[in-house]
Amino acid sequence: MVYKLDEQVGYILRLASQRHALLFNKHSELGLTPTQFSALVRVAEMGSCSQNLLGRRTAMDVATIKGVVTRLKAKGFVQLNPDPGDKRRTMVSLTKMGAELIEQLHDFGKSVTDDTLAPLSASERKVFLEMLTRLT
Amino acid sequence: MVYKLDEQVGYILRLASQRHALLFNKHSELGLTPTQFSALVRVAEMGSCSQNLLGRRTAMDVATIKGVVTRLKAKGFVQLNPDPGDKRRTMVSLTKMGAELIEQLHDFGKSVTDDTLAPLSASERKVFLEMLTRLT
DNA sequence: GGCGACTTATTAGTATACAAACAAATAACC
DNA sequence: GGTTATTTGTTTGTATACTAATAAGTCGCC
Repeated sequence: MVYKLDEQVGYILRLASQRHALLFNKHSELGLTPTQFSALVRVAEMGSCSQNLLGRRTAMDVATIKGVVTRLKAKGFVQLNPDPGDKRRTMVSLTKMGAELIEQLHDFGKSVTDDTLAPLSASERKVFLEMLTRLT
Repeated sequence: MVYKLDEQVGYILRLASQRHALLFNKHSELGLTPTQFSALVRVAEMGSCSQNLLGRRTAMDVATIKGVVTRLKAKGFVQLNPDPGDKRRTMVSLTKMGAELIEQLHDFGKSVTDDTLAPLSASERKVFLEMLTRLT
């Protein structure tokens, strides 16, 4: 059987990710990247947590999460504080401005998910997401 | 309904891509990244073609494909030549070394695809790839 | 109580990925 | 034939993403 690049799951995954990023950026007046969005939503879920733990909970290594947190801080959405009980840790938490944004972020995220899955019917989406989740 | 990051298609796509990259790198004695692999396989499919066209056919913008081609050339898998009929173009083609590698690349690609899709049955794989393709 | 193992964070280096701006060459079109 | 538009390639800047090395703090355990 001939090898066709266009039928390989890795290649198609890359294309689908690209389309998702495009849809995300399309109607993003928030000035957040998909990665920053994930980290910010996760901070809201977890409350205050260490930078490295936030990275683990968003599947970013220590170098990546550092940059993401730096940029979220620069935009005023999160703040950094030392952990009184552990001098190694930098605790990340939402600023007031970040907290006020969360509901809007959720709505935004839902619409991006909806746009991305538009080519699939409701029942297909369920099956697809279940299978995709198994590939993580 | 509450917004759950872990159920959003964009986030799960990122996780699945990460796992695929991990599997790709795991048994890669070729020293190629997934992106370089895609470009190299595509060059083999297309024969000689311009750098920008190669980028379009592998879903990479002009800046990205330039870096990829540069690194493939440094590794000795492709060569660059001016197009006699169009002074703007840089034509990319396989070197002898690159051509000798292609069959091995195909086998390698198949096994990575297989590993990535391992959590799905044969019939599920078919359905999944069809749906994923629709999201590109 | 102290030593080795682990955790946390930073930094440097490499590789995608995309936008924007630019120069040179070619194509389109009147 | 000449002007405009398009295509090709390069460069710069920003943002993931991962590896590896390093330093500092904490924990496990005897």
